[in-house]
Amino acid sequence: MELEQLEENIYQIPKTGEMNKPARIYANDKLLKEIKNDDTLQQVKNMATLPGLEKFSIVMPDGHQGYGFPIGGVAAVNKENGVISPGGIGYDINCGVRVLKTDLTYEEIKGKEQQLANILYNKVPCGLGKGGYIDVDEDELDEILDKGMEWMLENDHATEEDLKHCEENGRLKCDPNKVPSDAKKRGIKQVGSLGSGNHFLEVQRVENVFNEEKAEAYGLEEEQILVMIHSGSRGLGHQTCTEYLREFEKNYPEIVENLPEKELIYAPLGDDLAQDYKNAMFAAANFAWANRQGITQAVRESLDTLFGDTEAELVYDVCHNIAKEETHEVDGEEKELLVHRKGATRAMPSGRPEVPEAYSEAGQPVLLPGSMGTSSYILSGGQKSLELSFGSTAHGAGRLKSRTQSKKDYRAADVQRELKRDQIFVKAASGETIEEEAPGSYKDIDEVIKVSDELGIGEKVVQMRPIVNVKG
DNA sequence: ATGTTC
Repeated sequence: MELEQLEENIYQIPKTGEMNKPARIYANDKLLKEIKNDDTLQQVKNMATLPGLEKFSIVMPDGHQGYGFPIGGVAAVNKENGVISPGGIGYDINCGVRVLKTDLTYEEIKGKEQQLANILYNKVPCGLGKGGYIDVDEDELDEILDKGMEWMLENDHATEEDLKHCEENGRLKCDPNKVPSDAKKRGIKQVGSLGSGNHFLEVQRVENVFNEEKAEAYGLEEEQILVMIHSGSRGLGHQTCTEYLREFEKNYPEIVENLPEKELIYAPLGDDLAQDYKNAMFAAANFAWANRQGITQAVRESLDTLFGDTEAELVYDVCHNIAKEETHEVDGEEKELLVHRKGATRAMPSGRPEVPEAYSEAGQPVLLPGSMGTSSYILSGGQKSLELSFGSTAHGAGRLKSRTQSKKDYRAADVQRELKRDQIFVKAASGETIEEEAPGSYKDIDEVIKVSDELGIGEKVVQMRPIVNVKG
């Protein structure tokens, strides 16, 4: 495949054939080599054929092959002749990350790691089919789909400060009636549940501060204990995606036929089906925010139980699987766009309306988890992200090996023992998950962060080190 | 990612 280097960390596949625009890869040599190991480049090239695409299709430094779009894919389309593609959002609608800052220091939890792992594991429903922390009936679920975090606030599961520190204040305007009934059936018992796979709950310690000013704005300092939550819309989002994919395929046979790959299926934004999916997707996003809020409440209860009266305030909550309506400058003109981010995190710099008031100077916190054996980072949205990536950066380390390969290469007990040697305590519902998520299955997060920072799309603020990791 | 191959 033809690939030209434009400048450091920026590669481009020129526009040829069916492509509407060029395709871009943001990576350094090491990550690019890994990206070349699967179909990611072909997929980012396929993305460039989307109708209404603006500027270029993009894959982030943590990119790897996915369903239709690669994970790490960003595609912005205009409202006039653009499309919406479920493969550009992902099965786990509003899969995302939130970080809580506590008033605890590492000194205070040292020696109690195992206890902490146990209590979190017992309090937060982990794995598949374990129920939710918050019980809701059908009417309440409909309200959650409509109001997201606002419902949590009204029902004493959230504070006003929580809402202020959440992307979109935890609510996107939508029509919850567009969520399939089978999706609701799955979601009703999953409000406040972690799930499985790469989802986790991690107690971390702030190890390095790179930008004192921004760290202070985010309320972070060295040795402070943070809690990172990575989860999404569970079975509800999955079912929603599945059913709309089926509808899209049924309704657009002529589109399917002309696609470079069937999984790239989309609907023209002007069509009712596109709007129905958008409404359902936004409702699932609201559900995911309520879900992460439910987990937050379980974490707060766990910390209070073990350490007495503690504070655990939301720093930020940001999704990395969603399409958003945003205004961006293209060729000197402000345009209304739909920005697909699939395994890519919004990273808005100061001055943008999306940035919460508390962070208007520092820019939006960007939360990037590493693997369970490596660092995670908090970045700030960089000015260059508007020019290079429609206000986006990577979403984490990114997989290096498939789940199947990982299960062949690792034994759960060995992984767990090695991590414990590094003072990282892992508690999981299933050994298979530990194997799938072994640190060796992931790319080097430090390299991903380096590319983001050097490009100026997301800039380093703090680095965290894992202490306790709880997963499905 | 997922009541993990409705």
